[in-house]
Amino acid sequence: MATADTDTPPHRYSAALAQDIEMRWQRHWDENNCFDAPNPAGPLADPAALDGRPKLFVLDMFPYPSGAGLHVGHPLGYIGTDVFSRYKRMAGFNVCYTMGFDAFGLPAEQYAVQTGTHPAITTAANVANMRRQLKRLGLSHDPRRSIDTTDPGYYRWTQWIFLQVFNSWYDTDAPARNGEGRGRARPIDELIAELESGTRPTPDGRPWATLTEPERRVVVDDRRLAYVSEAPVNWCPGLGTVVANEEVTADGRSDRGNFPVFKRNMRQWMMRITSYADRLIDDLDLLDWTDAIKTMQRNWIGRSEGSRVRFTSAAGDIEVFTTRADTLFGATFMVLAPEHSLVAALTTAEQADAVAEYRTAAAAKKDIDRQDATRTKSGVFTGSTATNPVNGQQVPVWIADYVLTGYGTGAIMAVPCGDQRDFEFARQFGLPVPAIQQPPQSWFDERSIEPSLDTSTWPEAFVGVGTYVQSANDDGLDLDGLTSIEEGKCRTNEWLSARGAGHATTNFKLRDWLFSRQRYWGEPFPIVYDEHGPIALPDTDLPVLLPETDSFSPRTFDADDEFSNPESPLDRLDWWNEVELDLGDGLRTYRRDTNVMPQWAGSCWYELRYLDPTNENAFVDPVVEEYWMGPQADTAEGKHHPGGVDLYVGGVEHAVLHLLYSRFWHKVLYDLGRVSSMEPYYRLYNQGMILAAAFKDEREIYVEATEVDERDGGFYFEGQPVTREWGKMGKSLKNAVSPDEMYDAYGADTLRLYEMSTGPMDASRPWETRDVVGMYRFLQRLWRNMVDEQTGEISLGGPADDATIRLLHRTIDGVRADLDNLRVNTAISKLIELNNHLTKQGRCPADVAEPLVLMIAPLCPHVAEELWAKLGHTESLIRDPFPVADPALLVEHTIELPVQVNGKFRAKISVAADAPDDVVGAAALADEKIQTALAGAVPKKVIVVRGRTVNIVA
RNA sequence: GUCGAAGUGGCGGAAUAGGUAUACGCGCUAGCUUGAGGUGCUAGUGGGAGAAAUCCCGUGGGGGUUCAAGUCCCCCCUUCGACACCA
Repeated sequence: MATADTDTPPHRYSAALAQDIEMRWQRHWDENNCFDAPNPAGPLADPAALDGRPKLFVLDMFPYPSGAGLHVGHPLGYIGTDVFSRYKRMAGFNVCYTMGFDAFGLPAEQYAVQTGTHPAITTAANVANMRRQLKRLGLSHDPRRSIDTTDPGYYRWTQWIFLQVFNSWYDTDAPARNGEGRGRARPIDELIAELESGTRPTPDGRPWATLTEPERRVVVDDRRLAYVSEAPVNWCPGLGTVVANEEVTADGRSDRGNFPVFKRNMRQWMMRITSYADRLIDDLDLLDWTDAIKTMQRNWIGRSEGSRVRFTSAAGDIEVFTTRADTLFGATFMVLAPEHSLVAALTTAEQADAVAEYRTAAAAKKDIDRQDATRTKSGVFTGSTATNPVNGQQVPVWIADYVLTGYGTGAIMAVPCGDQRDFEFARQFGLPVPAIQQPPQSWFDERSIEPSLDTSTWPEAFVGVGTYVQSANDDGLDLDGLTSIEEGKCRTNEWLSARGAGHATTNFKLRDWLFSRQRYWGEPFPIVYDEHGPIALPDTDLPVLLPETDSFSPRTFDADDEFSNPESPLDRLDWWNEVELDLGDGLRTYRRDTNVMPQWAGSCWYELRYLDPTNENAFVDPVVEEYWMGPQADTAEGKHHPGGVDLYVGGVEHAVLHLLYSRFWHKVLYDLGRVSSMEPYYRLYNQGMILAAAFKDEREIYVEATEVDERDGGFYFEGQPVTREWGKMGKSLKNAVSPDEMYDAYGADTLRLYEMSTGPMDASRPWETRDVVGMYRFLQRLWRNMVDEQTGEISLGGPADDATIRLLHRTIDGVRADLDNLRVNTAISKLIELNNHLTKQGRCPADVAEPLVLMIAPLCPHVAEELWAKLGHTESLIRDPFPVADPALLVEHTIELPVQVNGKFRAKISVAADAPDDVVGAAALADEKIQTALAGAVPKKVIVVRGRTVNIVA
């Protein structure tokens, strides 16, 4: 630890000096509003300051203001965006860069339940503490733009956007707003107008005029993008609330709290995100995101192209979804999910007991058990058959729990010869397995069996591409002899459509978004109910303030009490939820909606509010939105730029939830003409995580990581051996390191450099406190090269020699390229190399000092400002131009070339940079070491790679 | 199981377009400074052989392409992440 004592020079760059410098410059930036970014219009407008500068919108995923405050793992991304923002500001950009807080959510509410402290009070205190910690890092945020999702001035617009969604419907036939393709959200009034005029029929065909008012309400409400629905939801008694599919873990428990979750039918708010499924997938192509994240979103939405096929039965038509309609001739049985609505009607008397028993058993199973693919197939015959449309065969109908209600139609046709699960099922229950494709010879060879269409000899289903056999009927469908699956599907679909037995379709895994929560600390819905259903409150009634109470928790139940019913904290507030309003037909009593919105709501649009945070007339001024987020020039590949934030940095953990919901809201706003951008986040960058060592004792309990000693390759806590693992920093692993400790020991500039230097931004890396000193030493050497440690005065050397100037320009060139591509770690190593070169010379040459300080500035802004001032400048350097390399100084006259003999490095030669290949080759051959290495052998070939190497083949 | 990302010194990591593997930092070793420790500074530091010059081996493993492979191709192993009976 660096403590100044008697023999330390008075003006050494010590932790104390660093802190002094940092506090002074942070105050200076604050008092002079240095990071205010002007808008083109509205309260933050300063059109003159825009001055033709290109815009850049840099965004961090905003944090939840946790009571524990920041640890050093949090700011990795923030430091990265700050370095980038500062660099771009110096490169002439108008940079919008700020920070807000996603402050609704469970922890503050649970804390309130325990202590009685109102969540608003806890939240305000936590936000203040996090603001202090972030400011101490020297982040160049525009403080005017900061928002907090719990501020009524903010959530008023969250409620307003909800009403936009509520008051919209999705018209699949309307031309897209950008003119490409069809489908867009339209105002609900336009739907009502079409129904009234009769241009659009009512669902059951009765004229609109003959419908009663309640009937009309139902027709319209059924089309809204936000709707109340009796739908299967995830009920979590332990939390006392429902949760979204996305918040349920793979083993059927709640993401928060880890309580069991049950599928139940309940009336809840839903958002029709499925209407946007195609666009949410297709528009990923327009975005500059990593393929990993795009793949995760695609998989989540889960689009699959296939067909719906109707099998007729005595109990009614059974519709199945299949991606392989071409295999219909091999479909020898059907399997329905145990919950399928036709099961009761299909079940015969003899099978009734078995079916009932199976259904009960399936219902009792947790999702986790039903999803175990390795267990043997189970199932029960219903006793009925259905008719295969292509060949009229009667196929038995079974139920089995491997067929899921929530996917497709909850029923499948089973093609045992071509699907491994169906194959196993058929084998187990002795069902026929006719072959419909001739597998190639190699398939049989690999399994060491004789080629045969007798599937009883097959060890498994054939899933490859083969020639169709036994796939024809006498009604015009004949696939025999075909080898193309595409062609097979296509012909089958045509045949099915022509006979009304099926059609091509697209199926999605994505479900509509469950949008209500039975909790307190969230945005209330701007909705009241009359006896017929929900009614939107007018804009003038916004915000609907969260009512005061001292009872914050929903009623929770025994975690396993599946049949309990939700009761939100707002339900109990009769004074609040009974309300007298005049909504157009006189003063009447209504009931308020007592749900609150999920935490995702506030984060679905915060980037837009950053742009125009004080606007009281709109969520964002369209002129301001278009300036910062509007589409830019087409990309190099000729793709249209969809608009959006220029750089969005955050962790992968939001790859599906936040990013999907946010894109959905943004697209609705786009369709309604409220924003000019089609997508919220044009470029997404996922930063890695900082991991820290955590230690467990023999009882598997975590011990305080700072108290663990390492010796002889082992780890010990209070003398007892402990085991090490790497994990996310935090309270639970007892391994958090606070940035405040680092400020005290080294200062913020050292912490910033350390976090940036340990690896590329997108990589996770372990935190090592003992490594931090390396960057501290670098700053000390940098300081000493320019400042006299005894007097504190600037002290530079004479003009730089040629080699130093050339190194400087190479450094400028490299640092620019690195920072442009967020390769901050290698930018730092180049700056250290330059500084190490200067250290060998004793002093920093006078003509190197300024460019060096400017290059350091985005990384460690405080020490850079201090040195800049010492160099005689009276203004802050935050808008001084970043140095530009002189191309002439990047070209070397003489270069050193490695020479290889048979691919092995043997010698270095020095040649003129522009020497022709034959001269370089001759010089290589003439080298003494090369002659030795050749040992008299005659070179067969001399390969000269310009400016790179010479290889002699002997 | 499927999909995705990644395996380079004791550690974190460098290596534009296939062209000197290990930049930069930590740690370690030696020396200077100091009463001592720390800080600071200087030099060295992939492994093996050798007094040295130098030589051999080295980017998870095995093959291949090439004058030349950490980088490209094929197979395998390991780690991490996501999804998971998706019809």
